[in-house]
Amino acid sequence: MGRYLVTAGLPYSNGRLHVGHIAGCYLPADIWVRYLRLRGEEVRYVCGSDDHGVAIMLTATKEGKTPAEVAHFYNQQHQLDFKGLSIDFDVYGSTSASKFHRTASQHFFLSMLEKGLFEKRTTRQFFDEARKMFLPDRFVKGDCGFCGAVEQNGDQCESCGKLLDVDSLKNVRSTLGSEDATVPGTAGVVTVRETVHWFLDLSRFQPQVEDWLQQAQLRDSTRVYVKSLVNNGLVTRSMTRDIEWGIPLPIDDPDAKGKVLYVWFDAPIGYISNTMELMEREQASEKAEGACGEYEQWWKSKDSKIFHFIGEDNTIFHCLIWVAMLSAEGTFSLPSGVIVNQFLNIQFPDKDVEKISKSRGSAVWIGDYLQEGGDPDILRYYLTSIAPEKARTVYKPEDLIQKNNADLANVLGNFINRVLSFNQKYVGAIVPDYDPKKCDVVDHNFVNELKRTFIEATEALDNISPKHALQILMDFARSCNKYIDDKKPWSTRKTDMELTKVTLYHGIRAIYFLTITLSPFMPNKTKLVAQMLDIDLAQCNWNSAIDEFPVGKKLGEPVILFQKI
RNA sequence: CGCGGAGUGGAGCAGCCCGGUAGCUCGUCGGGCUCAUAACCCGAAGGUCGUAGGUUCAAAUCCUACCUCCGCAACCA
Repeated sequence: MGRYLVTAGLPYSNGRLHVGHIAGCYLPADIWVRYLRLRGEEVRYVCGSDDHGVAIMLTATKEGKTPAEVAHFYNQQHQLDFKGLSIDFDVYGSTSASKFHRTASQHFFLSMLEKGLFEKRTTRQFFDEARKMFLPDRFVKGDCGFCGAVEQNGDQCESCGKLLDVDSLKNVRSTLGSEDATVPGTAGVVTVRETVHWFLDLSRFQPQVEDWLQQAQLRDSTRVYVKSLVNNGLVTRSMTRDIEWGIPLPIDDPDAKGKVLYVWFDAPIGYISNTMELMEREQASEKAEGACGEYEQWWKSKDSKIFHFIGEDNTIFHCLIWVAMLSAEGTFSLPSGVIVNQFLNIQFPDKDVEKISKSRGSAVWIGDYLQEGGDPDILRYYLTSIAPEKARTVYKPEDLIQKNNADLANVLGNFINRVLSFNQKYVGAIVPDYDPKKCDVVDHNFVNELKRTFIEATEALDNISPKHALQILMDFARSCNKYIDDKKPWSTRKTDMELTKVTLYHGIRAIYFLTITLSPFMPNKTKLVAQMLDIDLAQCNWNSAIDEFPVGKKLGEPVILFQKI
């Protein structure tokens, strides 16, 4: 038995969740956690909101709220969305509301400061005179100083490809608008000001990162990508920012006044502070069996494995900066794996494939899906079947309907229904007591295929590819229908009821197998099937999926599992 | 020469590492069956595996060049 701490990238609490977020990390992590639990592993699934940063501050200003209010609002919203999709975290914290997070983050900063890893440097940055704040690149526009192209973003010229900075971007203005300019007549005016920040030279950690890359469980594309970053030379990055909303620098230094930790410095520490919160709660309730008590046993023990599930945009922060931070602090374990999924694009009927974008309204929001009565398991199934594990994939609303009807209703639902209702009608509400001597080669082959499916699905999940595992299981469900067709119980029942019982028994055994193996993917639907089989899924484990199903066992009432849409 | 990914029947993908008569799902067409959510099963049509060379008895699979599409390039969560 192993101990696994699984995390999913902390959602930024500045907007609703859409299908891309879910497909990217929360769902695959949830499936993997459920799988590990079925295998009897001790697991904690940790998440929470990432509340700091400029964007939330701006939203707060715009909506006349405090940043904490904005963060809290979305934190709650997200929790409802996750719950609606049966994505069950053991803890869902908040980097701004947590009572552990500030201390934990400051500890990391201080530890690194003591080791002399930070370098205080004066830099020049764009400053919005109207709002009296420093501006990140993305909030300024101007002309390219190299080729003269106008209306370029602050980071790079789209025309000549050169990287832009405070010196090479001309005629700069703020993109933040001017409606709330605090100083009259300064709307959009951007100047360059000097400011002091604490810089971390990531190249110091190159050996640790390279070492980690060798051992960590990563997708090939992730390893190659990070490797290329390392080969190109790791850079020095500022770990502090000039805003008020965030974790204040824990040092007595006039330069530190009004500065906070860079959100990407404090966000991953949220995994730790949320674990602390979870442990405190478990100790208080004392109910959690196998509770490890202290967060150290998850974060500092060799027996514990840590896996981060993230979207592709988080790769640098988890595979470089976070690994560097953990190496620098020195007492925490490095992640055993970082599972990166790509983005999900979207395509509405008669439109082109496009990126999910809230500004253009091209998104499917989880809140809307649930409110319209969308079934969580159907979305889970669809998103897993198109999971962007190796490359970006496309979400198509009509495709979801199509897969529901073709895969879930026609293949899986129909198989379960035809077997159970037939059995109910001609055998009764029990598992038929069959004569093993009556088994023929078709039956044997069928059982072999079931076992082979189990081995392959297990392998796919061990490789953290829920998509592949689901495909293997659904292929087996197709074989199940073929098996029934080959055995023709409707015909044998007129001539030899004993043969019919053999068929029905194997059909029911296959349903049992699929119930357990599909439960990580569709926890709600499989619970229904479990009722039809009159079993308690909570008592089942992964390996028992290939066990024989007890003959003579009583069964529940068959019901329709998947309605066509 | 910044880095990387992708180009396989109408659609979406697997296969490529470890060369050996091209596979899966959906869709289309024809047939069969009838237990089941008018479902299911079988069969057929449809691809010279981006282009051009090379290595080899043999290449989607290895090598070279090129074309097209997409993403990334950290101070943007």
